[in-house]
Amino acid sequence: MPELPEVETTRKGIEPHLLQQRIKKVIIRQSKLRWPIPATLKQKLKDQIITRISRRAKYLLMQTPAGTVLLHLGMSGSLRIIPAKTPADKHDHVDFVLANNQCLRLHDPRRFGAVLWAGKDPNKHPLICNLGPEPWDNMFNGDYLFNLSRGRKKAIKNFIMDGHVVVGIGNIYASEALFHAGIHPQREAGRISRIRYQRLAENILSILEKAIQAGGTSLKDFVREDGTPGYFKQELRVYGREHETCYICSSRIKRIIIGQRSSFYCSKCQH
DNA sequence: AATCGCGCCTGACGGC
DNA sequence: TGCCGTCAGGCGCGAT
Repeated sequence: MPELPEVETTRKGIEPHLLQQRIKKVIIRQSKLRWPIPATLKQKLKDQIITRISRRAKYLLMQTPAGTVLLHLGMSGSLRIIPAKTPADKHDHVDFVLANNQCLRLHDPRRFGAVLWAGKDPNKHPLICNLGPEPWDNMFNGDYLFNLSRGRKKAIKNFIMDGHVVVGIGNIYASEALFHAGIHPQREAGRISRIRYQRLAENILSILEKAIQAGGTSLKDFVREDGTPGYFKQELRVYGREHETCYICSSRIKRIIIGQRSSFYCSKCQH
């Protein structure tokens, strides 16, 4: 599910419930996620105070004096804040039970998510240390994309979904940003002009910002920390709209497979 | 170095 | 009704 806007929506939602709270215990019902949940996690977190909830790429970082928990929501994960006594549903894999008897609960049907221990400097963790810039980083702009893409032959859609290039853009927002920028998703990354990359960088920022403002996109699994969906689905211009009409030119939206993923575009508006 | 395809999982849906 | 194939928002990994 979750791309950057959904992860950031989750971060903002859970943060006020967690800051300065003490973790009473951790309940692990299913440890087989993308990687096994470390057996030492329970003892490391017991009685720790949560000091910060931040985000790097699509990872949520829950910081305590003893170290940091890395949370990833994979394709179908969500985090809820609920009373600790709430009975667990199917796929409710982990509870972080707080001393105030509230609970941070991870629900993830497909189990592509992760709960890992990152120590005191999560930026040194192997899953984090080689990532590209955040979209809001000063270095991320059209010139950055243009320079990095020279000589690259892969499709622009795969290029902007590559976490070593820029983090946070998944399958939905890649299609959407390319539509707004007027770029065909299959165009070679190395054959796009500087001016078009400037427009693309601007559109990536604005689409992510608007999606965060709307509380993310809920297609199937995503819910916010209070269980409510995000409202960006109604703003989608091409994603999931195969055979429907383009909002700009009224021609039919097309779907093609790029890198084994569905990609949506308007063949008249995007080149 | 860059690129491609696989596979981890469950669940929903359409066709027969 | 049941079975089977396909598809779904991520992403690291091994092969080329």
